[in-house]
Amino acid sequence: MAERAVRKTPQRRTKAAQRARTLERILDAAEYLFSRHGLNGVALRDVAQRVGVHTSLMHYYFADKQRLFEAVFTRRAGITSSRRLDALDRYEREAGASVTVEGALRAFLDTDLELYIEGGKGWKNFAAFAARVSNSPEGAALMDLHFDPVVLKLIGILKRALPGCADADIFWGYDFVSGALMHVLARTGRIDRLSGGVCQSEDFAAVKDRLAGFMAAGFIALCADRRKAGKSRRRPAVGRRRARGAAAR
Amino acid sequence: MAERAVRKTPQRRTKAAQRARTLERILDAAEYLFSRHGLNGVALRDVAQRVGVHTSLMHYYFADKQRLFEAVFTRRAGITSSRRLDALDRYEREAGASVTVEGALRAFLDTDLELYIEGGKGWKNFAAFAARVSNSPEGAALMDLHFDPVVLKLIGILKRALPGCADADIFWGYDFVSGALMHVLARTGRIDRLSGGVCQSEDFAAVKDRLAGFMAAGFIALCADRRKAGKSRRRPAVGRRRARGAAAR
DNA sequence: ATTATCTATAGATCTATAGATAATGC
DNA sequence: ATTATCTATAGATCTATAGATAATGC
Repeated sequence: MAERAVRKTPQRRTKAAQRARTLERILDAAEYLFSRHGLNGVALRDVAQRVGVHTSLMHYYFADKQRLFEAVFTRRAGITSSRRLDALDRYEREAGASVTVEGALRAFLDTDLELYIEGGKGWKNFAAFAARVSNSPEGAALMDLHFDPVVLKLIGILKRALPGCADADIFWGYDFVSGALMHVLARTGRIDRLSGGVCQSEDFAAVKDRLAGFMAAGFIALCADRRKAGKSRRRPAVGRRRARGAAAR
Repeated sequence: MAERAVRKTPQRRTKAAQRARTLERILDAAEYLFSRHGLNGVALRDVAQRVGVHTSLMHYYFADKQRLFEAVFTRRAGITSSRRLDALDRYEREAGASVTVEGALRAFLDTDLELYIEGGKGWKNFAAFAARVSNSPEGAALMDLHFDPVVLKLIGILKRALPGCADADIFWGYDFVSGALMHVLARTGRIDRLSGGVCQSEDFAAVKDRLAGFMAAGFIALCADRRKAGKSRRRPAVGRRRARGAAAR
């Protein structure tokens, strides 16, 4: 019935190109499926079917399922990590001594959100994938491996913007920021239903308008409150540090 | 070798009691395992082994794995939900016309955190379980079903505490709060490593000291910022609402 | 007489490997 | 001559059900 010209893989290029193309398609399919069903909710056959190849090809390109999962994470994690490192560097250079909490958070958060806004479907899938990883214990090692450098850079700037603030407050503040960001990236649709359509999970631009400012105010209040409350709190005196020394540069 | 007195199930009580006891043990085991590996990372056999009974007993008590998963969620979700509803009610009654953002958030967040601090292992496992559910699309329906009433109650009070604040800002603010809380509840250990031991995932008391105040400042800044920035933002004029009307009460 | 638990097993699914086939590479 | 893809299949695992056994319930 079909004419002779019909081929399974139209226009095959060089082997290197073919390999690269198939790898990308496998990673895209895996990213999509893992983001929705998690590591164990996806069979290699599901990924293969989505790409339109045989399951055994998954093993040709990746040692096993765990490696495929990690490859999905690694592919984009490095990109967003270095983009944000660059943004933080640039901000530090521009702001000099007058760095602010909001400025640092904008470099960290908005740079990331822009990527998901402008990067197309693949990046949106990665966002949901990463969100899932971030709230699961198995994912912790992946987060550490790829994001520690950016996060520590951010925290360094936050410390300069909040002289005299206890380290614990800054780290906990970061944990709140990270949790909020990751939850937004998950796009579960819950906020859409809760708000009766006033907010939309997919609307990262709306998040970008609000997240950094919101969190910056949180940090500032936290450090102020804690300094005020200082001695009367439940934390034993041992835990309190002389904030003075750390204030300078 | 063993004396005759050794029994598999020591001191069997009434059937109703035995049933209740086994049900609890199954739910505990499932809660623990699901919180760490997710729905698809756990086999019914794993749960049965942990309890020390045969796999087929899982099907005797629960129709299938999905139902077991839901039962784990349902068992405690109702309790924390109504505890927080009560706390919000009480706060509303006490504060009257002078409700504050921080007051409302303390009733909502601290009441929850206290439960995990004082409730023992089971509640801590549930916390991690819920955190996992909250960042996954499959979990959205469970979150909606059990938590919509408390959340809408909280949002009602926040609106009164922030007269003139756009609904979208309040809902997004809630999304940030929820994300931060859930991330904390996941206790992945990442903050421990990032901070070099200064913070500990397990230390919910430290979170309780900080979270509500942090988030309250975020809300207040968000609403103030957005009113200021109002017309120049990317959101088309249609989206802006006359805030006045909603202020009164 | 009812119900909690166990034994046995069917059927489905899933990962992974060995080896065949059909392209590209020089 | 190498490599991308497919066929075939082993072995493991997993869910779910039917039916047996051993307790409690009156």
